[in-house]
Amino acid sequence: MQLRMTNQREIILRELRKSRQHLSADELYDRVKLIMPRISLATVYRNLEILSEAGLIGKLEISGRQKRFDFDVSDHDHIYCVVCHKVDNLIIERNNVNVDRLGTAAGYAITGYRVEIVGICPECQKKAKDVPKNIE
Amino acid sequence: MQLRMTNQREIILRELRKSRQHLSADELYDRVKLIMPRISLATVYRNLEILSEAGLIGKLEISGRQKRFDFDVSDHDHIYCVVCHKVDNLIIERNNVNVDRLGTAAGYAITGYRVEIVGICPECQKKAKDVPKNIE
DNA sequence: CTCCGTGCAAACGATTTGCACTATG
DNA sequence: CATAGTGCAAATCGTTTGCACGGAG
Repeated sequence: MQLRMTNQREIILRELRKSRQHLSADELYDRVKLIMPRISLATVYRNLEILSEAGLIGKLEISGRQKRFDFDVSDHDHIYCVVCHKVDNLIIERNNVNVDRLGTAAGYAITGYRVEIVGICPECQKKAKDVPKNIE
Repeated sequence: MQLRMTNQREIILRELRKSRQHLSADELYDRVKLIMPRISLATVYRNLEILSEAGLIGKLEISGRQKRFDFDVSDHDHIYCVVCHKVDNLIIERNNVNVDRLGTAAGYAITGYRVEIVGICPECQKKAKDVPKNIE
């Protein structure tokens, strides 16, 4: 199964890279539609899947939420904001995490691990100050 | 808002504990239905939410998948099988993970982190041997 | 007797799929 | 010109919600 570089695939890839953000399928769809108004959301989904399998983009599966896609394929971790759900990059010193020790438990063959850092982004911290604490 | 201990809530809690597994809402629904056939899936969802808020059970949000609920509220981590999606317990030596170092990046206020270990469970390793490698 | 909780069905958000058509290599 | 990719609509999956009724405290 060979990959064809269609117009829509090219634009999807270009717009994700241009954004320099971790967009969800529908956020990217909105951007791509401005350039190619007749594109379908299904095409965006299909291409994001294909592009991430091909290793051209990264796929982020944050617990319990919508998937997001990463323009940056290099090795790094992410932090996400519990308030606005934005995702940012984070460089973890991986030698702080001793994977081998985790290893043998329960007879599993460990194939990988993800560290998911959760926090509140600068913008949301600022907003939280403005609106004292009637949140919830 | 006080909690009432209804029959359905009691059975849901009991069956989850009895299972000693990390069940999803619909898996638990199937079990509870055997005892109380007219119970609705919505009731199971509502109660699992309430019980986990009350701290009587744990809620696991594994990346991109269905939520699972934990009979064991004590502090521990999880490992999940990429093949069958089963979840098992794992005790991580948390001092292997240096949270403070992760800290300041990007101006986020860090509220927590999850370590998600991914692997293949013993059963699936065994199956993989039997069916050589025509998978995919 | 007050409301929290229930069952049911419908609504929901994210994602996937079947189909006939289009266009890349 | 074969067949990967597209647009569209409908389907699916996990979960939530509105509503009228039922039962715990």
